[in-house]
Amino acid sequence: MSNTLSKCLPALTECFREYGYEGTSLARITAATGLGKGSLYNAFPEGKDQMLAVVLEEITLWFETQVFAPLQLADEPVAGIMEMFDATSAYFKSGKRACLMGTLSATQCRDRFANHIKSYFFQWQQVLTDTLIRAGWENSQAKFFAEEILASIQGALTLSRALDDPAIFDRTIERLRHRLTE
Amino acid sequence: MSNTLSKCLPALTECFREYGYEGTSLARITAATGLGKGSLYNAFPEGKDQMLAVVLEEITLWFETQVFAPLQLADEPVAGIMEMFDATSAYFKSGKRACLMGTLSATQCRDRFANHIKSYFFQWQQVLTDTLIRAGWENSQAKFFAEEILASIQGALTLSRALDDPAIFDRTIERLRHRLTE
DNA sequence: AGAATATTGTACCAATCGGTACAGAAAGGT
DNA sequence: ACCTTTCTGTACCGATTGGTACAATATTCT
Repeated sequence: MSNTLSKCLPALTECFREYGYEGTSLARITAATGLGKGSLYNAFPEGKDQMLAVVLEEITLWFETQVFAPLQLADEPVAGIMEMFDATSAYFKSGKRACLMGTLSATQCRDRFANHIKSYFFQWQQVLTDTLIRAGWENSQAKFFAEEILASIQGALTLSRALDDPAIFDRTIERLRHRLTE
Repeated sequence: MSNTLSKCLPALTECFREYGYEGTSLARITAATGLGKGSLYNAFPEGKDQMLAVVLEEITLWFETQVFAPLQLADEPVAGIMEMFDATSAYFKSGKRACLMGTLSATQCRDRFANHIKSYFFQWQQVLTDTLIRAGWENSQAKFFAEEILASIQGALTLSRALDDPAIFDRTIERLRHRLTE
């Protein structure tokens, strides 16, 4: 991956996260990244679509290495899930940062990136289910609790931003932690 | 309210719900509603902003009359909440339909409609909290469980659409129902 | 150094954006 | 019937959209 491309990825990611796909114009991208159109279309010959696609792949990669893998490799499954909550809470900045995958799911352009979105959530649920089973949960119970955890996180992000209250996100994570240990 | 305006509101609502604010162009609105620009700007002199504002007010009004009021007036609080789940599940078509308030919360244009969004979720949590208290829940427990219910619904909507699986939404509602009666 | 390659800024493009102007059609009141 | 008001279709506006062309500049390789 070229240096230019990897350097502009964070700014690009925050652009899409903050403004959505349609709301992120090339003008806004050039302003946020400091790169002209020449550079952008050199790095992303297929344009805006490719930019978002690369961003989504980068996000998935980050979660794979920073969240999913540690979860899977954890010696102590419950402690591993706790670390997952830590990483998740840090990543989403206690609900102040939206989830791009979740944001895209709502609108029409979801279809164009359905594979990225599905893969992200599917992997997360899968590895979380496995870890819950390792922690002693019955198979289908584990699957549904994993589903519940993911939905709670997504909903807490939405509600926190809607009511402009990060405490909602923090309380939700705390409740999930508590249910894991009771 | 004029006849023209009220007749085009459902189509307008689905437009914003499906494509988001930025993704909903006037061309798309004219196609969806069958109204020309002349008619549209006669009904909404302030343009797209006003269209979404009216749509949001209409949604809030619907929930006030169809969900919040019945909840508040229910003789049997638990039964009232069950009916809330029925209405919610029907409204969101088992997760196939996105929540416009939630969708808007994610992106930047949230700021412009923050009052509508906050009012919607705040009212919902408020009336749900009151009903839970009537059902015998301790005050702060009720508030947090109401918060948890709203977040779960929002998250289930997101996850259902992301994974293209309405069963996720249905299971989430079922779990919430169960927690109410145990 | 000098040639080949990769990168970048700028000018430009057609298409579409949200919005306006306005003439004519409907509708309503008298 | 008439006049007034409301409504609507169409042509048009400047601004912005995503994207391209290309010359000029860095960078890399020999």
